[in-house]
Amino acid sequence: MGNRMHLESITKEERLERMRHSAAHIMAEAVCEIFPDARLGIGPPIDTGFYYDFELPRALTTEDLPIIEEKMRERIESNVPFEPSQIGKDEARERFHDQPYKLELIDEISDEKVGLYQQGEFVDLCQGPHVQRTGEVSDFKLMSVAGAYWRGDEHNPMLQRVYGALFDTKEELEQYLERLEEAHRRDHRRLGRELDLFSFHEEFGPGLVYWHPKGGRVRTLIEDFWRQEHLRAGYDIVYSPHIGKSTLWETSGHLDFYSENMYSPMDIDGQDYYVKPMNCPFHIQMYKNSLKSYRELPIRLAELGTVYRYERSGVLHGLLRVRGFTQDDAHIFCRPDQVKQEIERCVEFMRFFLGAFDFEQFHVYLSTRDTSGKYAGSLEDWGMATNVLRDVINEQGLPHEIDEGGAVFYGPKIDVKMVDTLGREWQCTTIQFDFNLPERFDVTYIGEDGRERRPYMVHRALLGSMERFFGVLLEHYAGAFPLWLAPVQAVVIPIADRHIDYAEKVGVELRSAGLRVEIDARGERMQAKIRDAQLQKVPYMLVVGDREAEASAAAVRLRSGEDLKARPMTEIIARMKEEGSQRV
RNA sequence: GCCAACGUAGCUCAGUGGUAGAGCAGCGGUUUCGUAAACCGCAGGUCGUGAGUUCGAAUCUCACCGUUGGCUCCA
Repeated sequence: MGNRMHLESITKEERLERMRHSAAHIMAEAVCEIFPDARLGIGPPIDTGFYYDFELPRALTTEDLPIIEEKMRERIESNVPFEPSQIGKDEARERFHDQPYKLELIDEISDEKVGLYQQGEFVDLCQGPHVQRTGEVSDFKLMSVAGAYWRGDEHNPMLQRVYGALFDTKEELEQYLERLEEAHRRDHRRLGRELDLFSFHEEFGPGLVYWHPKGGRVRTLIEDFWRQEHLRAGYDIVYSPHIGKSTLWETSGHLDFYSENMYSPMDIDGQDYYVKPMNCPFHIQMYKNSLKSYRELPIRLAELGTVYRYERSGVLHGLLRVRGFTQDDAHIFCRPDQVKQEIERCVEFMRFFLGAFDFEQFHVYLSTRDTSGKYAGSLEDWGMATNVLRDVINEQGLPHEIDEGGAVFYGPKIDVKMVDTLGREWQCTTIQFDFNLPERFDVTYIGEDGRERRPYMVHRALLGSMERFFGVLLEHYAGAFPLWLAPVQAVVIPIADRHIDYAEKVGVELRSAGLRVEIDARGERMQAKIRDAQLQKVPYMLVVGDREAEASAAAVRLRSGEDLKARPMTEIIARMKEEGSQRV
């Protein structure tokens, strides 16, 4: 195809993509040399390098990687050309007769001819493009082996995927490897332990979070902020039970379509009760508790609702994927003429929160109806809701991707995913229409004409869950929370034991100004106390010795390492109060 | 759930068939110090759990539990 275009006309990105793709082919060749019976899956470029999927007679281990790497380097060294060709599908089937996965791919190609690329003795089914010669492939590193289902479907056989990292230059590759190490340092699981924020106790239940005093303090600050802003935004804050009788979950449909995520029932007086995986059915009962007039809408019921969901053991991941979590949930019931404005308010509210926590990197997805599956509600409703969602994110200028057919069966939705240190995306915000539950629970309001109407119901979580949000936030700040969120805002450090009395006086002053303070009265040297406070990422270190006690002052050292020298206590308190009142 | 690796003291890790180790943290003592680790000592582990092989298992085998990285799924 376009593989013969002049080198100069290729952008840097295209060139890098070709190198990555070519490296995948070279890896396939190397693996085939070690395992002549290897069956090949696919081997595309990805944004940090490349991978290739294989079916092999034995499992690869990390010890195999250097051997494969060595063979790849030999091939790069030999600098043979990548030669494209086109052959008919029948001929291709003949050539790949012992490669079932390639045959499957050939069957799906609509053209009469299929593309091949050959380097040395190795031929792969491929559209290209590639670099011209193997020698053009820059330095790389094989990273890991992992299982991956053929075509991403768990009903298919699992292949072995080898991941490689590849960048333009050796320097960029090294930078990437350093970034990985940095990511490891700011991994929320590590920070959670080092900063004593939370823990897990696997022997007593995996995926269940224990929030320690300091983590609890930060969470409380986030929740207080959340409540205050929700009240201000016209939400009502509610609390619902943690369990409900099976009849509730039968009516809601959860026992039919969500049971694999629900825990086994408990027997109470001979009745089955389930721990809630969602808050919606409860909020609906609150709505339905009295007849609603069109004048009362919109009704916005918000709850920091703790839910429990069964997650398969292999997917648990620190705070980012747990089995018990607290959603910052809300259900909005509104009239048709209010839908647009309510969605606008949700999206604006979401942006307000993400802004307050200084998030700039997030990805917005609009999920539309799966045209092949079943769906609740009418096509008109789906069309209207999808348009509203699309219009709002367009009007607000939010870059987004469309996830065609990605919606759940009960309604279209907007999802916002945050990125962790390793670049993995985690869904936090979700704003979704629900055409199912209002129907099932027969949710209504009385319209102007005195007749019963069905309200629109929007389910939304802005932070997502406290656990996941906290995990992402922790990595985002690398543990160094801004002053308003810091669990300990200042540590007072007496230089010698004779300064402890004054240090406590300083502590009292700061506490009565509403600041969160600790006094480090251990029998350690000042240097050691500074180091420990620094490692705990405490924003303010207040060193007090003879001079400070004399002057009602403290020597201020900031987390940045900046030394502000001795300052009067009044000035320090004013400064900290001012800084703490600002978010971001 | 699936594939692979891993599981030794609170943490980070050494120990690959023959008497369980180090650093940090903890505790006790000495030191009272001016901006990122004072010094000395003590204590701490049925080596994830359970079977098996062996004269003998942290070490080899199997099963289970859990963690990590992926796959799939989701806040």
